Amino acid sequence: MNRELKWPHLKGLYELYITGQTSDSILKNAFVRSLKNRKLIGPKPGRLNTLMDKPGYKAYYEAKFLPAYQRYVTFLEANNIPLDGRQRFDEYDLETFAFIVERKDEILESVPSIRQFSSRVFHEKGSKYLEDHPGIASTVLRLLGLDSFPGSDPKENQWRFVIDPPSPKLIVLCENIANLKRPWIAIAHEIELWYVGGSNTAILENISFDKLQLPLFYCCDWDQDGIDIYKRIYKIFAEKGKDIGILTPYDQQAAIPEVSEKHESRWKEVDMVKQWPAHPFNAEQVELLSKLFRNKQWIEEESQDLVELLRYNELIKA
DNA sequence: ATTCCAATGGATTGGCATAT
DNA sequence: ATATGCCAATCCATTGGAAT
Repeated sequence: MNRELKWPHLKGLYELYITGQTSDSILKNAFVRSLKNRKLIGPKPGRLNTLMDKPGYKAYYEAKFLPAYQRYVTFLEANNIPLDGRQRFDEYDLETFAFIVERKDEILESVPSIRQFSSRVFHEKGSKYLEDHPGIASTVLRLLGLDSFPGSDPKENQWRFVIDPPSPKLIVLCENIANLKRPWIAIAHEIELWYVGGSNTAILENISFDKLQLPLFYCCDWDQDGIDIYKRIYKIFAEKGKDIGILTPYDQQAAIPEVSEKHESRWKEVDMVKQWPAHPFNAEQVELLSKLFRNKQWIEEESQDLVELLRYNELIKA
């Protein structure tokens, strides 16, 4: 799923598509190597350091890469970002750039510190990402038309990003920001999306009652952190007399080990259901929680397609 | 322990020389 | 003409040591 391709790789693959060869050194990337293993690309005979395309590459590229690459180029050109092969952003960053531009006005109303910005908008890469990658930070500043991020004022800026279609049928509150980066999907299905940064749930306490007329659901990682946040949110809304459900993952095969480089949320000593005796989970959810707990696994929010997820939970028609 | 900074290394670019 | 080779300039990420 995640190809982890940086701009030089994307550029090299495009050159391979257009000219049939490239001398860009892109083979260090595992995904590019997999294309070599699949004989879609290979070394050019007699040419050290040059790759050439093989039969099938063009069709493959057109199906898997060309539309995205064209979108990226259009976006970068429209925003005066050089298409220089020395840029180090990847596809995730590009998606995030587009999101930033879309939300520019909202962001400029109160620009948070670079740490907070990194942690909320580049959520999956962490709070230090922008500081550690000055090239990407300067691209973000360029997109926003700013010289620098405000100083690290500890005052918590509270954001609530909303994707709002004209006449929403239900509201989905997302733990992670991924779904809000593809607003057209939610808009097409008349779903209103909210993103409330990580554990920044306090902001929900001030939501007025008239926003709570629609059915409300929470979409999150199924891990200790995700369920903990759900518990907090559930309480906040319960005090307003409003129920919020949690979306059950449809692809439960997507469960992955709870310990990895990128993931640190482990289940506590006792089963979630015992941690939260008055829980609102249904039978399937209880069963899933105890299975994840037993197997020391979690399910990533992004592994579940939003539309499929809502179908599975019988919130939109199949 | 964390922050800062200069050196280092990996890689591309663009101009020019050279080979086919 | 066109492709390839070479190289200094440039950009970015990483590293390691000094400062706080």
